[in-house]
Amino acid sequence: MADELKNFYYHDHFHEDQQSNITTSFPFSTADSSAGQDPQGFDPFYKSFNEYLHGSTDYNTLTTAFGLSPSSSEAFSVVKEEKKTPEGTGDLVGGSETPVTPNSSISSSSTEAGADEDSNKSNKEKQMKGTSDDGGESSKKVNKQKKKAEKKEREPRFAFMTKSEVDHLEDGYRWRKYGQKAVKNSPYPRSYYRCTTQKCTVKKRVERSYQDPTIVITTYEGQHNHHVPATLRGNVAGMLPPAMLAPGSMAGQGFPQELMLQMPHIYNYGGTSSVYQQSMTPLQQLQLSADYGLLQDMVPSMFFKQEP
DNA sequence: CGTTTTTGACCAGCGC
DNA sequence: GCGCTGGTCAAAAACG
Repeated sequence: MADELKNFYYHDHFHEDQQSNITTSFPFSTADSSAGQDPQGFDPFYKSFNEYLHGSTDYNTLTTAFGLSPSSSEAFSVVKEEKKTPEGTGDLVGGSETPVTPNSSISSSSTEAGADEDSNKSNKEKQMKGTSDDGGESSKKVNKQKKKAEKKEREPRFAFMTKSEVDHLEDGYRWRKYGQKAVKNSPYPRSYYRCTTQKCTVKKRVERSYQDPTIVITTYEGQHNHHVPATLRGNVAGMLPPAMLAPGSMAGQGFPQELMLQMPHIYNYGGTSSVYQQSMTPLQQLQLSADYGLLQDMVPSMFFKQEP
């Protein structure tokens, strides 16, 4: 059923506005957990994104690639969230009144780069649930102490908003959903995903903005320590520039190559996604390719059919 | 049959 | 201290 739904969404979406409205945003610091700490002060992610945002290479490239004018306010609204939002990312859009322009692609994003030792949430690792049987309590305590001792380093977080009809955007990695929660003040649930690759602890949360249901807020936590699985349906990895696939690169830092992948007309056509293919004529594809000329340079391979 | 999703329950942190 | 909320677990169901 999920697939049907997905297809429906894709289909519907592309018939209605021809994918022109998928937009992704860039990070701003949310300080979800750092409570009052100045993200600029120590946040490596913030820093790097600052570079992006201030017109250094990659950001410009990407921005241009998305067909967005760097100076266009509606294309990339970079928002710095300094307040802690009680509702978490759910407030990214609503509570903070992120400038969402109704009928245009808007996006903002955020990084909460791991405030080193915030007193928050811990780096999980299932210390809860002392397992039914044996000394649940003792293990709990132990875990607690461990928690403190281990200076719960928080994984860097990275949130961005995407205008998309699809909830779970394909990013080349394989994710397993491990939870879903209702978001307060929002009719839309939040889904929790974990990278299925062993020893990769990256997680992501996906939720829809309750103010603008067309906006999907994706929050990554952690960094992939592996490459994009090459065997993924359609071999998405094969369509990405190598620079984005390597751990430690943009992708490795949690930087959304998803961001790129969210532009289905850029990455997902040409044999990777029959759905998209269906809804776009080759001419359209070419036009879009032309529109995102810079990406051509980055991803020449996207012109080749990568079908097995 | 292996993998993923669903979903209710549980736990920890935070605010009052 | 209590209640609320976000995040996670894990059993069962669904799926391929």
